[in-house]
Amino acid sequence: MMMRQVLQDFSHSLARSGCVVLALWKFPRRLVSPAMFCSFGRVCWGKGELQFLPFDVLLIYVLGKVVCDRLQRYKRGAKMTTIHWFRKGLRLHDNPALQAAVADNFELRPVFVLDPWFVSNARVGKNRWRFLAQTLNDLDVTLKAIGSRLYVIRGKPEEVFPKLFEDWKVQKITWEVDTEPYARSRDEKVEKLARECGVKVVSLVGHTLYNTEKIIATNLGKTPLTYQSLQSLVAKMGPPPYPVPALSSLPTSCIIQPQAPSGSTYNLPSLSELGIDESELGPCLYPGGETEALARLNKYMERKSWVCKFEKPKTSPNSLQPSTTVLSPYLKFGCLSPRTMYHRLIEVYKGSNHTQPPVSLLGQLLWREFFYTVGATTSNFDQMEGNPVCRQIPWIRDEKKMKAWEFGQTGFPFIDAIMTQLRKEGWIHHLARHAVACFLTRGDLWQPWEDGMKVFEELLLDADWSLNAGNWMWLSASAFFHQYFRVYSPIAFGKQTDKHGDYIRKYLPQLKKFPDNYIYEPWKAPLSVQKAANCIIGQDYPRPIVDHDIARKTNLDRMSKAYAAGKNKKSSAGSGPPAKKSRK
DNA sequence: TCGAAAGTTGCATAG
DNA sequence: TCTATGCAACTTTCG
Repeated sequence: MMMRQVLQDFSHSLARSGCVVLALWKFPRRLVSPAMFCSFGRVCWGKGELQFLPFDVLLIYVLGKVVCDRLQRYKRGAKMTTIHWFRKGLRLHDNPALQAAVADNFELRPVFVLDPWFVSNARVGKNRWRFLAQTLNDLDVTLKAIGSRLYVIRGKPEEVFPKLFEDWKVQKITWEVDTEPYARSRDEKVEKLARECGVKVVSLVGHTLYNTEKIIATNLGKTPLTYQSLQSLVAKMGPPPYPVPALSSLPTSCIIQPQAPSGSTYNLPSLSELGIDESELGPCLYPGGETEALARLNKYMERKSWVCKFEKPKTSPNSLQPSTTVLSPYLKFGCLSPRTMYHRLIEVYKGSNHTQPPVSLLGQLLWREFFYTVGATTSNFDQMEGNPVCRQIPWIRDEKKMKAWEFGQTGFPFIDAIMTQLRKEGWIHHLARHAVACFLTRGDLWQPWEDGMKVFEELLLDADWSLNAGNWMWLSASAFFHQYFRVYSPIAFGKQTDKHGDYIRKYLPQLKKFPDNYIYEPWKAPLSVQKAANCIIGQDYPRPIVDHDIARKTNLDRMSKAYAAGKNKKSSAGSGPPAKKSRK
């Protein structure tokens, strides 16, 4: 009994130090054969249990367990296998988890799981499915170039992995950390299953500049709620890690021979398998994949002066060609590493005067980091209710208004043109998102920001959970931004950068022939002008859904009341500063 | 603890 | 065409 106690204590202490724990008395035969034990010399075997095991031999046994296990497998002719599970992080450059996958020289199985949850629960529109399919294809091509391939598995991760672990005799699985709620619960399940199957799990940060947990720890456990506070935190932490080298070749031991034949069940998904009718797709302006992402990054980084002078608020929301980089979809899927982009920007900036965050290009990466950090640590971040950072505002759902906005039928050409571009092309400029989000919520239609967020989630190529929810709260003055009296005008705002309305003419061709002075407000045009433009308002194009001036005033009043109610609630709850007296 | 300062990017108008 | 200012007054952060 005493020996057993010693063994138990020893194995517990090993467990605490992170070593593999062996339940010796439960299944010694399965782990190592008696013959192999004997090769250590001094171990006695009896009645299915270990007996009289000297301490030093135990130590040798424990430390040598992995070696024994491998030896046994090699004797059987089986090889060691590692799965790298691609989810986001769909790239070979700067992929710490993928590097970790090849570190042990085991056979590598790069896997992507086509999870039915995303088909039924996530709102993924046609354009984003296409982007993903292209990205997977690109990944497969680049993996093939180094002697591997992508294995696409259909099914729920928690169901497919135990089978894969068994079929492929997997020792290790690696993946990139994902902080979104669904990903977290999914990964917890898979991690538990892996441990039960004796598979080692390695998850590493690669999707954000920093480990969001470290940012929170630097802020003494609190979530930063302003961009500036995030900026001072990351200033304390120093620059983000340098990108790890791209996986440009595979060690021979990682290459599986023979390769699974093409036409196998692991094939890439076709568009029709994803439920996409190709004939319904518009032209592909932003093809998915790491190759395109790096080419795009290079193209922009070559424009040194443009990069150094970049100020986001000065770029145009309604230019005919994007006035910004459109790297966001590539960052969203991890075709591009934010750390690679960060350090490339630092290189370009070197020795030159350049703009600063928040408006600079580097500042845009910090915005992404800000919303990822808040999103990772705030409960119900994508909802109003139960969300501690979100102001409770009594939005009034109106399906007609919502549909009009969603399908570009509000009667405000600037808003409708933006929504048309979004639906067709999957990308709109950041300030265009501001204009339509403000219009839908506090500006004009008084619809809940969550509903707008869902439409963006479906239609945007770069729909990114944290950024989408965070920005919708921002624009609706529900969190982060509080100057609700600053309302974007659906008429005046677009004129600043496109006074002739070329953008409107491109996306709403029915208004093409309106003269410049009516293009933003066609309902004001005399009937003769409408007839000459071959477009009668109320017939060929809708009348405005609201009177902007009246809606704005009504909504300002509603916002003011919602803010006051929030303040009262806070002060009566005894938290936060006491309510100030109204200055009115 | 509390007051002051600051906060990615508004609009309309006057000069 | 560009810039300054009033509008009305929010929240978070910082010292």
